[in-house]
Amino acid sequence: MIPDRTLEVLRAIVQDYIASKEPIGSKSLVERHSFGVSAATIRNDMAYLEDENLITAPHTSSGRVPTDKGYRLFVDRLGEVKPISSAEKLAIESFMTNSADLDEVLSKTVRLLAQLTNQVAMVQYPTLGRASVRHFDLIPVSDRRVLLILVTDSGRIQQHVFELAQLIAEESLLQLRGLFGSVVLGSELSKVSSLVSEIRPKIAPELLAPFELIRINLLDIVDANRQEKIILAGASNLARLEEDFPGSITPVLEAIEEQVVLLKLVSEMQAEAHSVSVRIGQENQLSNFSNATVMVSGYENQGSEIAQLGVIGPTRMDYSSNIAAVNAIARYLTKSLGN
Amino acid sequence: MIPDRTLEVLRAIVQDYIASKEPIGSKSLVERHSFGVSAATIRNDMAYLEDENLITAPHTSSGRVPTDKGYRLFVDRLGEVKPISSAEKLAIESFMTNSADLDEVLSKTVRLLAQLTNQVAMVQYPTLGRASVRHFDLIPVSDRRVLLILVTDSGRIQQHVFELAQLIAEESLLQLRGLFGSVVLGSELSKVSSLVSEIRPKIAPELLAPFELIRINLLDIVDANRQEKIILAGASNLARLEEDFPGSITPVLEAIEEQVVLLKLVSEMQAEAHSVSVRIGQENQLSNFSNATVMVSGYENQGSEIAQLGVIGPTRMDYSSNIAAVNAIARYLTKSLGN
DNA sequence: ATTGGCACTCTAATAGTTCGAGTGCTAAGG
DNA sequence: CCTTAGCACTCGAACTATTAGAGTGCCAAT
Repeated sequence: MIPDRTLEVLRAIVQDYIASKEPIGSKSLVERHSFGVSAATIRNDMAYLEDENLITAPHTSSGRVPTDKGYRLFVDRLGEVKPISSAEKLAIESFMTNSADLDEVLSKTVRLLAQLTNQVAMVQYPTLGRASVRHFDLIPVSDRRVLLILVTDSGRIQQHVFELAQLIAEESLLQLRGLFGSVVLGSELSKVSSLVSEIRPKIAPELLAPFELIRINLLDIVDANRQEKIILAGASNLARLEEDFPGSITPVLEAIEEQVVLLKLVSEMQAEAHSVSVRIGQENQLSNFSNATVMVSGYENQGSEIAQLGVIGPTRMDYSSNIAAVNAIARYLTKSLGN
Repeated sequence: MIPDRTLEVLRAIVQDYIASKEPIGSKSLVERHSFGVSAATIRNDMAYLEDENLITAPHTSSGRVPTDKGYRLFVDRLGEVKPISSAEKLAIESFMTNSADLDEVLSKTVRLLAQLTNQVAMVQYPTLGRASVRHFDLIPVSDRRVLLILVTDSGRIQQHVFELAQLIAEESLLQLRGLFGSVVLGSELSKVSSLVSEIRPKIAPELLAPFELIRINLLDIVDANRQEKIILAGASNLARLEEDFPGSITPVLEAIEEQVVLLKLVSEMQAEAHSVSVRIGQENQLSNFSNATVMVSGYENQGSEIAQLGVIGPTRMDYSSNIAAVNAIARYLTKSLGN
C-alpha cells in the first residue's frame, strides 16, 4: 500500500509535469505545493515512487517524470474529473441543438470534441446491429449500372453502384426490386442475409444472374454496417503537439489515415456508455503508440446500439479535463440522438 | 537574356539541392557535373543568378539555394518532364481497372497519387455543372422526416434528410414527389432552380409549406454540387517532410482540415485538362504557404466537366517526377471516367 | 570570357569550463 | 520510526574558445 502523502506527491508531479513539460524536482515541488514537510522527505517519497516504477528520471540527478504506470494510477485513483466550465457547456449545447441527419450530427460532434480538448478527436459510426431496413431501392443509373440504396431506421443512408454482366429490361429490374423489397423492408439487418436466401428458389432462371449480383452487393452493404466507420477532426493539433511525441508524429498520422487500425484500437477498448476508458502509452497494443494515449467513451444511438468516441494525444496530456470533455460529449451526443 | 551555360548551372543547382538538401557550392557543382569550365567561372555565373534573384545564399559565404523564382524558371524552362517508369505505369493501370462508382474511383486515385509522389495528394470532385438529373426521390424516414435523394448522370449520389413542420400524408408526399420528378428528371442541374419555380403556381395551397421546404432542400443539394468537395490522402507523408517546412507544418495541416481553403486555392489555379499548373511558395496567396508548392492538373469527367487533382508539398520537391505523376494520373483518370 | 590565386567570412563541429538543479546518503533529532 | 539538515556527487544546459573547411568575391593574368 502506498502512503497517502506519497500519493499526493505523485499527483503533484503529474499535474506539474503536464503544466510545465519539465521534469519535476523535489525542491520546486515543495515550493509550489504545501506539503507540511521538507524537500528531503519528498525525496524519500520520490525514491519510493521510483521503486514502484511510477515515476522515472530521464537522467541521473534530474527531475522525475511520470511513467505510463504513474499516469495510469493518476487516472484511476487521483484524477478528480474536473467539471466542464459553463462556457464549454454552452458551446456544446449550441453546437448540438440543430440536429440534422446522422452524418451532420456526428461531424459536428467530432469537431467540437477536437476543439474542446485540443487533441485529435474521433467518432465511430454506430454499428447498427439492431437497426432495420426502412427503405430499399434499385435504380438504373446507366445502361448496365445499377444504384442500390439502403436506408435504415436509425437514419443511416448507404448507396452503392455496381455493374450487371448483361443488359436487363427495366421491368425485370422492377420485379427484382419488388421481390427484394418484400422480404427486406422492415426486417433487421442481421436477418437480411437469411431472408434473402429464402426467396432464391422463387426466382425465374433468367433472372438468377442479376439476382445473385444484387444479393451480393446488398450483403456487402449490410456488412459495411458491421465494419464500422470512423470520422476524425483536429489533425492540425498534431503540429502543436509534435514536441510531445518523441521521434515523430508519424504513427499517429498513419493511424489517422488507416482507419482500419483505429477501428481495431477503438473496438478493442469497448468502453461502456457513459464511462471513459483510457489506454496509456504502451498499454496500446500498437508498438509505435508508446507515446500516445487513447481515450474513448461509449455513446448510445437510439437507446440501444453503442459506438465509441474519443481522443488521441500524447501520454503527457491533461487527463482531468479531457476525460471530462469526452464524457460530456458522449452524454450530449446520446441525448441528441435519443429522439 | 540569360546565357545558356548559366541556365545549365541553375538547373544543376536545383537538381542537386533537391537531391541533397544542402546548399550547393561552386566546387561541388563542377565535381558532380561536367561543365567544361572551372569553379571560378561557375562562381561568376552564380553571382549573375544571384543578381537575378534566382538563387540565394542562406548566409554569407555558403552555398546557394534556389529561390521561388528559381524554381519557377526551372519548372517553366528547364524541367524535362521525366517519363514515369513502367513499374509506375503498371501500378496505375492495375489500380484503375476495377472501376466502380465515382466515389470509389476518386478515392483510389487520390491514394495512388499520394503514393507515387510521396506528397499530400488531393482530388477535387467534378463540379457537375452540366450534369443532369437521373433520379429524384422523396422517402419518408420517420414520422416527419423525409429523405431526399438526387442522382446525376455522372454517377454522383447525394442525399439529405430534413424535417417537415407538420405531419404529411404519405400520398401527398407521393404527389409532390411526382410533381418534382416531372420537371426535374432529365434536366440539367443548372436549370433545376428555375424549373421548380415554374411549377409553384400549380401547387395546392395546403401543400405549399412542404413544397417550399422540399424546394429549398433540393436547391441546397444542387448548390452543394457547385461548392465542390475535395478528398485527400498521404497526410502521413507530412511527418517525413516536416523538416522541409521551416517553422511548422501547421499551415498545411490546417489547410487539409479546412477544405474550403483548399478549394479556393485549387479553383484559383484552374488548370486546363492535361496541363499541370504549379504554384511555388509565395505565389500562393496564402501567406503561410510560403514554403509550400501546390501542383494541380485538370481532369475530365465524362468528356465535359473539368475538375482538378494534384499534390501539396515543400517548395523543395522533385518537380520533374511530380509533374509527370500528376499528369499521368490526370490522364488515366480521365480515361477511366470516360466510358 | 576564363582562370588561378588569395584573402576573407562564416558555419559547424569539437572541446573545455562553469553553473545549478537535483539526487542519494548519512547522522542527528523528534 | 519518520523527518530533516547537511553534504558530496552527478549530470545536463549554457557559454566560450578554437579549429577546420567549404565557400565566396575579387583581381590580375591569359
